[in-house]
Amino acid sequence: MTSTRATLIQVAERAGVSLASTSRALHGVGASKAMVERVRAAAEELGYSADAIGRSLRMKKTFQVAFAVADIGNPVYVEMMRAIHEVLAPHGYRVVVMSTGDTSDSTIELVRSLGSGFVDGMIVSPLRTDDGLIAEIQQAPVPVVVIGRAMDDRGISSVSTDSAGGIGEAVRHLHTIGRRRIGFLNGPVDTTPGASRQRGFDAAVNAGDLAAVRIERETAEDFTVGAGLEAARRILARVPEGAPQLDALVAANDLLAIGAIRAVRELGLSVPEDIAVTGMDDTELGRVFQPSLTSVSLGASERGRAAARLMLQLADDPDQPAQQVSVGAELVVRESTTTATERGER
Amino acid sequence: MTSTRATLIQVAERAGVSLASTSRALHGVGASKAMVERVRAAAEELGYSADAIGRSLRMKKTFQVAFAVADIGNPVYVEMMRAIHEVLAPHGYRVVVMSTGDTSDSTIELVRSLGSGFVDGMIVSPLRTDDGLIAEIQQAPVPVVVIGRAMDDRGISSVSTDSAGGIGEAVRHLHTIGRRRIGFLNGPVDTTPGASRQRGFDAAVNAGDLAAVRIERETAEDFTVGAGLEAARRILARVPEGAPQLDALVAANDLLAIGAIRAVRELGLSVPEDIAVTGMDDTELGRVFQPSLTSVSLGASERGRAAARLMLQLADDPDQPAQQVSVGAELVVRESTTTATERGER
DNA sequence: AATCCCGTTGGAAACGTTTCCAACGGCCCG
DNA sequence: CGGGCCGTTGGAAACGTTTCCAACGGGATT
Repeated sequence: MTSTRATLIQVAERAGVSLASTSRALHGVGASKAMVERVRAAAEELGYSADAIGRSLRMKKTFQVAFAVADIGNPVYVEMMRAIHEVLAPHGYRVVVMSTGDTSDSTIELVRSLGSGFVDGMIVSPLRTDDGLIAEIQQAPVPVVVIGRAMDDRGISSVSTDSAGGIGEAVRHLHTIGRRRIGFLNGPVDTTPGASRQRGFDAAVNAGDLAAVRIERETAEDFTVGAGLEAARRILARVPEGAPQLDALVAANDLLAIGAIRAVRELGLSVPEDIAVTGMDDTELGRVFQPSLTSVSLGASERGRAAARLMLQLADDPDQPAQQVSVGAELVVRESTTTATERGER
Repeated sequence: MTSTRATLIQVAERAGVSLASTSRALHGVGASKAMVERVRAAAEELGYSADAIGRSLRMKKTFQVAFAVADIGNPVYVEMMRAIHEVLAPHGYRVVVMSTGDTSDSTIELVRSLGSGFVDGMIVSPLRTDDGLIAEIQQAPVPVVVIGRAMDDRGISSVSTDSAGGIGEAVRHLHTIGRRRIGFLNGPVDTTPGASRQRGFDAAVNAGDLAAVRIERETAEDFTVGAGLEAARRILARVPEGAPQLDALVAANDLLAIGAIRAVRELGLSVPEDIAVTGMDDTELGRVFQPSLTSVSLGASERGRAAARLMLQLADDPDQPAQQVSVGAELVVRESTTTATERGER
C-alpha cells in the first residue's frame, strides 16, 4: 500500500501526450484510434482508475443517491432499498443509506444536510410529515422523491399507494367471510402511515353496508411485533362481559399482525377459526409465517423501483416538473383469514 | 432552485476577509473571536454549507464507508448494516450499500472498484472466498474489513465467529434432549458459511460421544426459506422403509429452518414433538415465528459493530496492523426444540 | 492552386476546499 | 529600548478531473 494510486497526469506523461488528450482518449470521444490505443496501454500499465472525487468536483455530479427511512431494519424499507439499488446500480449510481430519525425535525435536519452536495438526489420515506418538512423538501438543493404520501400540487415528486383503500379491502374481505366483530390495530396515528390507515378504516366502516359490524380500535406504540402483541392483548381484554369476543383483527402492518396472532393464541384461541387476522405490506415475513398472513400488498418493491426511476429522470434534468406515481394496493388472501378449502385450493 | 449554492469564496467576499481566514474561522481554529463572528454571520446570511466534494478532494477523505454483501435482503445482513450505520454515523461517516454478487469474481470486481476512491474503506461479507479475492483485498487501495472468516496472518482485518462450534452446540443440545436421528440441512457447501457449518457438523458428530446417533445430510440450493422447504422435503422422504423418521433437524440458517418446519408439518408431524428443529443466526424472524426458533446466535449486530469500529481505526490510520476480532456463538433455546415446561418456564 | 472545413491535439481554466508559508503587528522579556 | 515570539491574517498552491478554446494540419471543394 506504499505506492499511491496513479493519476491521470501520470498516465498522460507515460503515454507522452497531453492531459486533455488522455482524458478524451479514455472516454473514447474526439480521439484518434492511435491515441486511444496508446493511452489505454499507459493506463493499463499504471493500473489507472479514474478518481471519483475529482470527477465529481468537475462534473458537479456525485453519482450517488441517498435513501432515507426511519428504520432500516423494517422489512418494507429493506425491500424498497433492494429495489432501488437494483434500478440505480446499472446506471452507475451508488446508494447511500441514511436515517431520518423518528421526528419531522430530524428529517428536516437530514434534508438540510443535502446542502453539502454529497448526493445527486434523495429518496425519502418520512415517518412523520409536517408543513415544515414539506417546505424544506421544496427548497432542497437536489431532487427529492418522497415515498409514502401523494404530493400533488406541491412541486414534489412522490410515489404513493392507496393504503387507505387497502385497509378497506381487508375490512370488506373480513365482512365477506362472515366476520362481524372487527378490531382495528393501528400504529401511532400521528405518523404518515398511521394517519392514512386510520382514514381508510373509518371510511370503510362508515360505508353503510357494514353498519351491523361491531368495531373496536386500539393503537400500538410503534409498528413492531412487540407493540402489536401488547396492543392486541389490550383490545382482546376489552370484550364486554357476556358479549362475544372479536372475530377479526385488522392490523396496520404485518409486524403488528404477527404480534396480534401471538396474543390471540395466548388466549387459547386460534387463527383464523376464532379470530381472523389481516396484515399490511405483504412482507416475506408474513408469507412464511404459519399461518401465512393475509395481507394488503402495497407494492414495496414496485414503489422502490418507481421512486428510483423518477430519481433517474430528475438526476438527468433536475428542473423537469415534479411527477406523481401511484402504486395499487392489493389484498392477498392467505391462511390467517381462511382455511385452504375456503380459498379454493386443492 | 434558480440560485446556486453559496461557496466559501462568496462567504469570504461577503465578510470582506480572505478565503483562508474564512475557512479557518468556520473551523474555529487559528482565528480571532471577531473574525469568527464576522464569518459566521456572513455564512448564515448566505445559507452556506460546505461542499462535501471539494472538501473530500482536498482532504483525500470521503467520509464514506462501503458495506457490501451478496443479498441486502437477508435479515442477517440487514442487522449488520443497521449496527454498522449506528456506529459510523455519529462519527460523520456515511454508509454506501453495495452488492458483491454471488461469485468470487464479481466480488473481486467490487474490490477493484475501490480504486476510484469513492469510499475511505469497505466492510464486506463475501459469500464465496478464494485466493484471488484474498489477494485482491490485500492490495486494495483502501482498508477492507472482512466479516465472516478469520484472516489471521494475511494482513487483512476480519471479524469472525465460531459458527462451526455453534453447530456443535446445536447438535449436542439435540442429543441432550434425547434426539438420536439427526438430519443436517446445509446451504451450498462451496460458500464460506456453508463450508464452516459443514466442518462444524462433521466435527460434532465425530466427537465420539455421539457415535450412536443416526445422521442424514442434505444441501439446499441457497440459504432461503424456499430452498429449505425443498431440501427438507428431500431429507424427510429419504427415511428407509421400516426405519423411524428423523427426530431432529439442524438447519444452517434460520431461513432454512423455517422452510424445514413447513416441510415437517406437511407430513402431519409436529415441531418440536416429532421433529425438533434448530436454526442459526438468531434472527428476529426466528424469534417471532411460531414455534419460536431455537437458534445459534452469531451476534450479527455485534459483528457489525466490531467491523465498524475496526473501520474507524483504519480510517484514522490505514497503515496500522490488521486486527482479528472474534465474536462468540451462543445457542438460544426456544420452542422449536423444547416445550415451555422443558425449558423451565412457568 | 487557394480556401475552407473538419478532425485531432495541447494549453489552460475551472470545480470548492484546506493548509502551507510568509508577512505583519503587538506584546513580553531582557 | 531592541529583539524575539506568538497570534492573526492573506496569498497561493494543491487535490484530480473535464472541457472550452485555440492551434495545427490534411483533405476536399471551388
